[in-house]
Amino acid sequence: MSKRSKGRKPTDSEVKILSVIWEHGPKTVREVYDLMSQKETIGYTTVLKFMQIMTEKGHLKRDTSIRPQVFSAAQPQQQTQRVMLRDLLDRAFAGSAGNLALQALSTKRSTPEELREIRALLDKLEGESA
Amino acid sequence: MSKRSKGRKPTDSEVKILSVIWEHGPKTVREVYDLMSQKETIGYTTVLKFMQIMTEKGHLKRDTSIRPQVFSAAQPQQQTQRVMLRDLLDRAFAGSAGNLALQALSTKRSTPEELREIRALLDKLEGESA
DNA sequence: AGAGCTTTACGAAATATTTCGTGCTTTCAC
DNA sequence: GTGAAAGCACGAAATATTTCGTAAAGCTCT
Repeated sequence: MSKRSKGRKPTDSEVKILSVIWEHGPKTVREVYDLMSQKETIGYTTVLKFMQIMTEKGHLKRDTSIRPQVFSAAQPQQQTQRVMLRDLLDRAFAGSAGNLALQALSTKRSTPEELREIRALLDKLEGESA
Repeated sequence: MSKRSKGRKPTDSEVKILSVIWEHGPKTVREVYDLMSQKETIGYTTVLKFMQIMTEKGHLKRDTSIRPQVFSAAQPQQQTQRVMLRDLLDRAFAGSAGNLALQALSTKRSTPEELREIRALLDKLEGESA
């Protein structure tokens, strides 16, 4: 490891595992494996290894006091999403969050609820700059 | 290559090169190298190699008829951004574009111009669903 | 034409990521 | 307590990405 991997954005495979835990809450390796197997072919020890590596890297933390160890996200979901978003923003959108948001919204349908939230945020942002 | 790399999202390093070309237009290896050197330490042949690989993968195209060959983006900037955005959306935001947009906007400051565009888009989107 | 600089191709080392096998340890049911 | 099943650690192969050295090819100037 040239650069300390702490705080670094998770790899693609790591995000897949984080997603499972974000959606379903803290889980054992077996449980994560079962959930992932439904969507793709993957070995049990592969999932295990990832979760071990992710624990080393600080993406997950685990409770070793109970027997099938339970893993949970070491960082809040939003924080990790923010890291990834910032990375994409800087690398591919020249830092223009507005442009990124615009493309995200036009690509995929959002719920009225989300649209309302965004509108509220826009009001707040414009209020500040005024 | 297990899966055909065509249409696949570019790697981190590849995006750095694409960004230069998106910002400055078609460029020779030397020009891309000069621009990148200002921001980071990287070898000339490293840049060259990337651009060759990217040409194979279909991310770049080049004009071999002129002497210092000129490389340009093989796909429209927006299309590539869309691929990357979609990837992040599916992997880390459970497909919720609204949530992603929300976080993008709250993380980083946007220009009034962009905010206006987003508002206009929201109007259009809400108009459709009504 | 050819010396010298630039450009290009190619191969391969260095590094990072993904994947899984093997075997030790723990737990559970008897 | 003991044996089977599950959990866990470890190492390492397979693959992908990043990096650059070396040398061949092309261009320019004289």
